[in-house]
Amino acid sequence: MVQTATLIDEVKKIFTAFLEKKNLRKTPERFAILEEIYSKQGHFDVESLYVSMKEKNYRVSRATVYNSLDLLVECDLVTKHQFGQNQAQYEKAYGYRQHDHLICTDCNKVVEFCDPRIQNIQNTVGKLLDFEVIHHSLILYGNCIKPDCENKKESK
Amino acid sequence: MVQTATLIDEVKKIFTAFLEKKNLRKTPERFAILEEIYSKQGHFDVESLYVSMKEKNYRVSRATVYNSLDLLVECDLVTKHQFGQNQAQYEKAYGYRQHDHLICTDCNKVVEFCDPRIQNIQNTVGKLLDFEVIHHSLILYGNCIKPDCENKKESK
DNA sequence: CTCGGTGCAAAGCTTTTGCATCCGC
DNA sequence: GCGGATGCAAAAGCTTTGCACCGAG
Repeated sequence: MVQTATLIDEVKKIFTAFLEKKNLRKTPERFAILEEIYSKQGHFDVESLYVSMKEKNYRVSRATVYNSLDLLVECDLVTKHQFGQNQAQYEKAYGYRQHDHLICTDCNKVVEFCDPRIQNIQNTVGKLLDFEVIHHSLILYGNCIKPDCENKKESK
Repeated sequence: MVQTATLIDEVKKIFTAFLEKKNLRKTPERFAILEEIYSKQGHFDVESLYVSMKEKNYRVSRATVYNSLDLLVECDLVTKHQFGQNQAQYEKAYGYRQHDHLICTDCNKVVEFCDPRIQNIQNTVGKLLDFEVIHHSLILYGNCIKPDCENKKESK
């Protein structure tokens, strides 16, 4: 990824347009949260996002984090997942390839994968049931079969 | 489904075997919960299961409901889903065709569908990433395109 | 200046846990 | 009778809400 700076600018522009369209205020908190998210790799939950902003001495409340995440999900800049039972997981969604998740039942590690055939399923099922399918969530659960798999060691 | 009685008997047998194998007690509560679940249609959450047992004047605690559900999930007689953010949804899993779910974003109605191609994806991805895939969860999100769709009316 | 957004803390909801009692084995 | 399982209620954990203050437009 060569143009990280450009990506963030692009994302900010999208968010700005979204806020204007919905007549919402462009508060510094909202953009700070957006920046923090796009500077991170992988999945994160509300608490870790909140903590990492606190560590940077940015004054935010959990309520604002939740509120901003909802907005970012609404304008498709962030995706929300419900992997475990509790604690939703989020990840940035823009400028990143569409993908699904494989979760190791031994250690709860999340691995990403792509398979274009899911698109076909989505189309077929939508047509069959008269639904316009907007997005999907596919999670595979399994365990690594390599005997030396690092997953065997760490256990959430 | 012609042999409902037989199905319940079969399921009880499986549960009994599971409990014996794990050296767990065959308590009346556990079997009452199993029966209640297999007498229901569609999805349910812990609270509605708890309430319907109370309504039948069966003395159970929420703790026991949670405990029993965990066991039933473990022996594959019940499936647990995390559709919304909170409140897990469950459904009976034995004697019922494997299927996935389409959720209407307008009314949160859950529709079931089958597509054998998911099996292929599971196999391919598992092989590719050296994982033995045990099960999966595919959820499509969309909205009904029929203008007279009943879903438009009711709104969760 | 307005009123939407924020921080903080309290409340809400689902799920888990502690403990005394109960009952399957 | 022993020790796992239950009922009850309290506690825990994530998320939402109420309210006074702040600051974007």
